[in-house]
Amino acid sequence: MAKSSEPKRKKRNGGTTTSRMRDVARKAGVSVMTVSRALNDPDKVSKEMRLRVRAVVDEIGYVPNRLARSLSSNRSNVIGLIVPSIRNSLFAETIKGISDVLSVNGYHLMIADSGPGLYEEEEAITAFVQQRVAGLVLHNTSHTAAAVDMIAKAKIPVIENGNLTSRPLDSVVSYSNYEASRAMTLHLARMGYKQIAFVSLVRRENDRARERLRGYLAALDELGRKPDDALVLERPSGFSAGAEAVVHLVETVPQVDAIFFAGDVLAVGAVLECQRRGWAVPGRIALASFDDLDMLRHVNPPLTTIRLPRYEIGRRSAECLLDRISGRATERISLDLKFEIIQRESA
Amino acid sequence: MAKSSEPKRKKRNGGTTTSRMRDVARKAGVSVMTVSRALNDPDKVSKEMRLRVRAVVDEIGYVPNRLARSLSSNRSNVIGLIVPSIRNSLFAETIKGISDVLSVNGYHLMIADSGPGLYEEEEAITAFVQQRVAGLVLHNTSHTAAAVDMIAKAKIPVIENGNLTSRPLDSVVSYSNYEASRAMTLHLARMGYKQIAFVSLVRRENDRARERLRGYLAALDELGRKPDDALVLERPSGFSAGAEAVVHLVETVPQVDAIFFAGDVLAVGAVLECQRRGWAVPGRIALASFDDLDMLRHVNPPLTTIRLPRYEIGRRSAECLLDRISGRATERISLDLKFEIIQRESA
DNA sequence: ATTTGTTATGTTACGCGTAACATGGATCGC
DNA sequence: GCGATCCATGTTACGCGTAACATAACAAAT
Repeated sequence: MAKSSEPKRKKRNGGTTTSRMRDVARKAGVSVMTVSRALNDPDKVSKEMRLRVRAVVDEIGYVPNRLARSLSSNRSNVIGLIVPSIRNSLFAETIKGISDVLSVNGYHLMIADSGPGLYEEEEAITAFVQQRVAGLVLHNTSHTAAAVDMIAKAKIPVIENGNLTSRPLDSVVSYSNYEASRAMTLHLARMGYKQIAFVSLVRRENDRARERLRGYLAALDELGRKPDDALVLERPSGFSAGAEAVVHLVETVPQVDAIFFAGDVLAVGAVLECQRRGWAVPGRIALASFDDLDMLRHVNPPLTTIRLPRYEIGRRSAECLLDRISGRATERISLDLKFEIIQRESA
Repeated sequence: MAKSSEPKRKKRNGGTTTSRMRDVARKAGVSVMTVSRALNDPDKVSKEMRLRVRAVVDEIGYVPNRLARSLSSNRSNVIGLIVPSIRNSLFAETIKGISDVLSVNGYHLMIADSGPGLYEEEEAITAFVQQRVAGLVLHNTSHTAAAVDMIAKAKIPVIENGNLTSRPLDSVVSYSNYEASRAMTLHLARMGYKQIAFVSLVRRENDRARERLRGYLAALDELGRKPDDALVLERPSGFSAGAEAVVHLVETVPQVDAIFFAGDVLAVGAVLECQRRGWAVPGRIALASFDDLDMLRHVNPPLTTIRLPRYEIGRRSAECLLDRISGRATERISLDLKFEIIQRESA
């Protein structure tokens, strides 16, 4: 029989309050510890006790406080994800992959949109460390020094998944942007295209975009071709930018016979523009894309592209993170989920 | 001078540990309360104290523990969002809107993908209540009884934003799916189309889809036209479904002269299919869509559609939620952000 | 000089749980 | 029959902060 010198609660805004584990304990006539065990570690209490506690929980509608649990046990069930742009539909698959794994395991996902900047990413990381997330998934593979420090000090497991970087912060689950870009360039060359243009995304603060350009240039080099500045553009993501780029290239460099768009939806914008102008694809100009967006298969002609295992990246990232968190795995890993060239009619 | 009968820490896994406010306090030779104030309420401490504390914080790399803060102050800085499908790009804008507002205000976003089911939504809500989120944003406007109870008991402010429901749980920030659908149907009729087909999304457990169908039927009624079962289809979201639907309608109901696709990307799939088949749009068949996806403007011909204020819905939802949380606003609101019919060439 | 504030800081008591250890009784071995 | 074990439950001491109240020091008011 506990003495239960009930502490009066602190402040608490208004009238009724959420019920606490203590309320359940009192009502069931047991200690809070027993309630805690009945809910979280049912094997440690007798069957009738389990039922008694459960009954009270249902009766008063007790909802356990995870914040308190996390604080006390020094273990959180939240994973933080930072993406450069939540608007970009390409992240949706990865998020879904992460989310699916987490929810089965009782974890939750917190998402921050950092924008393209490294400093903003640092701010998002700070926020997550403050929330004491159990793990982090970052899309970027370059970070501010302060961010790196903070993560190291907090000893939070991290998965990077935007690029198969050779110097990961911790573990990496991704594919090689360099290799994918190189492979597509070689593929186009093998198909007989002689003047392959490359439309990059904005490379500033975007290591993925830089890697893709590097892959393209490496391929040209292997082919014994000289890179031509006029054949390399840099454009922001978007349909309009793609449309504008194809027009620009065809009109200023007439000998161009293929364009490899190394980023989102640019190629779709381009193919639609060709359609409008009556330019045959691939007759006049061949087009290739870098992504596995559903849309690419449906435009006319369907676009040759690189399929990236986005869902799988999310899934494996989350699994890997949970393994690290639970201690099932202690080693850093570098997981290459590869890519696949999808040959369609546009090139 | 505090006596500081230092408690030995509980368990804590391994060697080094994250630093605590107490460590900062000791090093600065002050009480933890002073540190807390220096960090969270700088005006309450002297300038030199502020600097001294800040210096120690930087020196030892102290990162405040938000979990502890939330637990102690009984106030969380996390908002929960539940969407039926994170994959659906239409949520991206809304998420961005929410996220933008939250981050300026020091709040964070936790996202759950509930899938289409109501029970899954309830589970997500439970999880969020357990995390003691400060507020909730739900896309669904119908919920299980248990979910409604739980939210009421927890007294968490909620914004629903998938439809301007007349019986909101709490507040609602949205547009009327019914009115939008009705308006487009009337618009098509005004343009002279006589046989307007309607392609719905799957209506089961989707009140938005049901409202849209209701709007279509209401418009027909106003026009004195009889609904024709052959002109109403139900399809899952996707390009292929749209393509299939247009073919099905044109081939089985030859007199159809317009199709209103009341859901995502269906219309895009349809217009691309028409292109492939050489069906003139709108000559043979007019097409209209329900959404403001960027893509719709770029296909050939550009699609007539309904622009929905998705970003704005996110922004206003978050603002409204923060107002409620901070106590700046106490009343439930119902905010209609309207919609706009965008007349393009497809109808 | 005494009262009354004001400002800067400290002290105490929680928030709501869990880890670690303690305890009382039933069970087991020989 | 008696210590060793096990099982179910209780007790205590935190996790890491903040609210509320207390106090010291010094300024302003009467």
